[in-house]
Amino acid sequence: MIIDDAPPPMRLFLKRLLTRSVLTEVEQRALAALPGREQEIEANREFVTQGEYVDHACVVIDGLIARFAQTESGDRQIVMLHIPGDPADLQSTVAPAAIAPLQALTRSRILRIPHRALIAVANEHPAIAHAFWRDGIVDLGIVAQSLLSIGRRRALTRLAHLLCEITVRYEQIGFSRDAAIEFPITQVQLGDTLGLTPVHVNRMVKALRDAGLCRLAERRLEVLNWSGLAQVAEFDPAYLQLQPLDRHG
Amino acid sequence: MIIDDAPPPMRLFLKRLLTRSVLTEVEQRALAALPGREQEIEANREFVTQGEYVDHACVVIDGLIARFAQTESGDRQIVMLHIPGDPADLQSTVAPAAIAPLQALTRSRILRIPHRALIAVANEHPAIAHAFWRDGIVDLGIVAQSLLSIGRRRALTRLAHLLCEITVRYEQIGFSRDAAIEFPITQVQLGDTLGLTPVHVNRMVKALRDAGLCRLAERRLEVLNWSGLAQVAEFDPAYLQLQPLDRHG
DNA sequence: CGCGACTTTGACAGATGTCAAGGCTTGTGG
DNA sequence: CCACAAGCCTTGACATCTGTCAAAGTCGCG
Repeated sequence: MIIDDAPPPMRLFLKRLLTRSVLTEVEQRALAALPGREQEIEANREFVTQGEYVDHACVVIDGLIARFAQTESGDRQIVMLHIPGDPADLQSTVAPAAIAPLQALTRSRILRIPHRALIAVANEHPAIAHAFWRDGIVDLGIVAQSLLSIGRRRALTRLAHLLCEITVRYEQIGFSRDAAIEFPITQVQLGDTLGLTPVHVNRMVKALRDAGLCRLAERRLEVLNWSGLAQVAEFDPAYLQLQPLDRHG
Repeated sequence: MIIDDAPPPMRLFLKRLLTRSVLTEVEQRALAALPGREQEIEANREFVTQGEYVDHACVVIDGLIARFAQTESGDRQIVMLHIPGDPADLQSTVAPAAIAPLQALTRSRILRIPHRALIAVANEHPAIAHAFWRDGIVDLGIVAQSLLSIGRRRALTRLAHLLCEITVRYEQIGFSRDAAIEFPITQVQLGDTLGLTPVHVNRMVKALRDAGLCRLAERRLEVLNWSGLAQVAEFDPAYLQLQPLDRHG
C-alpha cells in the first residue's frame, strides 16, 4: 500500500506519514515528488536556532536530533528526540519562526524540504494537509507523556519509560526489539531529556543493568528483558499511536 | 480588523485564532458562520475521556479546563490549562480518538463545534486550515515550556512561571495585569500542573505571598509586583507568540 | 450544626543534586 | 609509538529540595 518508487530519503518521510495517516496512491505520489536536499550535520551542531526564520522543514534521515528548550541560566531540557524518519520541524511550514531550536546529538543526515512545496501539496490535497497537522498531534501526545514522566514518575521509571519508547519507535522503522539498537546518546543528554543530572542518570543506568533489564553502553541500547523493563517503566504504548488514524477522523 | 457580528461565543474562538494567525474578512466570516452548541459542565467532571472518539471540538467559553495524563498508579499530570477562548481539542478534528482527557476544574461553559463543519471550512479556505494547524503548534510551544519548567526549574520558579504565563494569557483575553484575575484552581490541581505535591505547592504559594510578589487565594490571582514575580520566574513571554504569525509563514 | 473539601503548618524521610576524584576511551601531535 | 588532552563514565560522601505523614484550621454548604 506504500508506493516504492520514491527516492529513498523521501520514502522514509512518506513511510512515517503513513504510520500516522492513511493516504491514497495519488497522494503518496504527490508527496514522493516533493523536492528535497540532503545535508550532513556534524555532531553537537545546533542547526536551527531559537526564533530563526526557516524556509524549509527537516526530516531526519540518519542520526539523532534533539528539539530542546533552555532557561536563562543555561539549563537545557530536551523536548523531543527525533530518530530517522521523523520530520523534526514539519510545523515550521506554517510557523516558520522556529519555536524550538534543533541540535544534532551525533553526526546526522537530514532532508530539507522547502515550505513552498509543502504548502502547495497540502493545499492541493486536503488529506495531506490533515496528515501534516495530525503528525504534530501525535508528537504532542509524546511530549505530554514526557511531561507526565518528568512530573510524576521517579528517576528509574522515567529512564525505563524513555528506553521503552525509543525501542518501540526504532521498531517502527525496522529495528528489532531484541537486537541492540544504535542509540548514540550520552548520559548528559539523557539527563537533559529526563530532567535529571548526569550523575543520577548514571546511577539509574547502573540499576537497570544490575537488574538485568537492559544495557546502555557504547552508543547502543540492548534490551535484555523487555517485559521486565516495560513493567518498571509502567509502559503503555497507546500514546505512540501505532495504528494510523482514520482518514477524516 | 476583526468582524464583530459573530455570535459572542463564536467571537471568542475567532478572536483566539486571530491572536495566532492573520485571516481575511472572508475567512473570518466563514468561521463566524460555523455551527456550535453551548454546553455547561459541572466542576470536576471529565467530559472527554482517554481514547474516546469525539465528533466535535470544544472551545472554552467560561471556566477552566485541564488536559491531563495519568500513570497506571493514578498520579495525574495536567498537560495544559485552557482558559476562556482556548480551543481545548481543536486537534481532535483530524485525530478524533482523544489523545488526552479533558476535565473541567470548575463549573465551565464550552462551545461544541462539529468536526464536519471544521473540516469543510478548512478544506475550502487553506488559510483557515493553516490557522488550525498553527494553533496547535503554539500550544506545543507552551507545553515545551512546561517541560522545561518541570524538568529544570525548582519549585518556586516553576510556580512563579506558571502564574506569569496565566497572567499574560488572561491579559490577552482582556483582563488587566494589575487587577485580580479569576483563577479558580486549587493547590492540589496546581500540584498536578507543576509536578509537585499539594503540601509543597502550599509552601511555595506562601513564599511568594511573604515576598510580596502575589496573592493566590479565594479562587483569585492577584499580582502585586509583576517585575519581581517575572524575575523569580525567569519569565520570557516569547514562547506565547503574542504576535500573530505570518500568513504563510 | 456538622460534614467535606481545601489550606496551613511542623517534623521527619527519602530521592535527587552537588562536589570531587579517578578511570576509560579516543583522537591528536610529537 | 608514546604523551597528552578532552570527553565521557563511574563512584563515594554529603547537601538539600521535595515528599510523606499527621494534625489542626478555615470555609462553604446541606
